[in-house]
Amino acid sequence: MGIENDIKQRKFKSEHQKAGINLMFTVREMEHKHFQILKKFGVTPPQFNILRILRGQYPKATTVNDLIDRMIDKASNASRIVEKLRAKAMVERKTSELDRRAVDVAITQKGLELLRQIDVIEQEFYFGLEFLTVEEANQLNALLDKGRGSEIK
Amino acid sequence: MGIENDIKQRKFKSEHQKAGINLMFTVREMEHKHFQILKKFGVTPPQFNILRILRGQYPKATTVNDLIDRMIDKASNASRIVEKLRAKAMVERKTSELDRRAVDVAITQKGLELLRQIDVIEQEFYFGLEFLTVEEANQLNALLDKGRGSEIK
DNA sequence: ATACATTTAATGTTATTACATAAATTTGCT
DNA sequence: AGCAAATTTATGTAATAACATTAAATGTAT
Repeated sequence: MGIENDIKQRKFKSEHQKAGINLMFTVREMEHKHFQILKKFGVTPPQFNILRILRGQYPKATTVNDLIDRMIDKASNASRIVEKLRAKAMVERKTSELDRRAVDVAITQKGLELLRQIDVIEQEFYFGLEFLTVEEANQLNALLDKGRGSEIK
Repeated sequence: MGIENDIKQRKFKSEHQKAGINLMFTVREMEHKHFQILKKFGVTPPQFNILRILRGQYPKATTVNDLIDRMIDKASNASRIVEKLRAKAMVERKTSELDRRAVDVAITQKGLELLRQIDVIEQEFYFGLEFLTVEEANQLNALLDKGRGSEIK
């Protein structure tokens, strides 16, 4: 019986409220599973998020500010997360030459190798949505985009 | 262009991966807005979650264990969250008479009053999903339940 | 050129979370 | 009854997050 069963709540005030709670609950479970996977590789979800952004730009570098912009959770501590990754030699960091306030961050070969390993696992993980068909995942994306009001164009 | 624009990523490995990231991103935004609302009333999201569960049982009490079961995030620190609420006189706590290991938690009048105030705001908030019609919110619920593999029956 | 506002990143502080462990009680087995 | 296992809650600790503040560099207006 879906979310009603999962959190043992029978009645919701509206379909929107139910969807809101359903979203939170689903994401909590998803993140928990994801966290367990990443832990084996010694990275936290925000660290992983940053590595993925950096791979998307590779071999170009990305400033800390751009990272914050693109992160799933707009972390106020991007600096510290980058520092953690640097300590593990997953990224390199140097002050930008064009703007000496800015810091350029780039993923290293070691970082890329880590992501390749995690890719394999995630292929099977399906982000915890294994019960959805591709078509349904597509519908879900459309609804989420619309829910946030950013569906257009 | 939806999530691609929001996190400025062009390509995803699969519709499932895209849905996973889309979910995380949507919930982050939703929770952030929700957090801002709750903050004005002096409660955190987990505290609010517990108060709502307790209201659902009112006037019966609920054990800490039951709370953990029903919480959106299965917090390992339910005890401490309850203690925070008790310090604010939102809940009462006493050891169960049937099982002296267990602790019965019940919402107080003050807690109920707080929830009533927040209800009003949430009515308008729509859990951050204001762009969805009721029918779409319903579809979203069905997809989420199925995604978690708990849609049946 | 100078002064002031803005941008960018780092850091200090406090609260919260995850995880492991402890303590008290109950349950089940013989 | 007696003893080990399981259950329920609380707590210690380390990592992380939110938020405010600081410091350095750049942009802008006069």
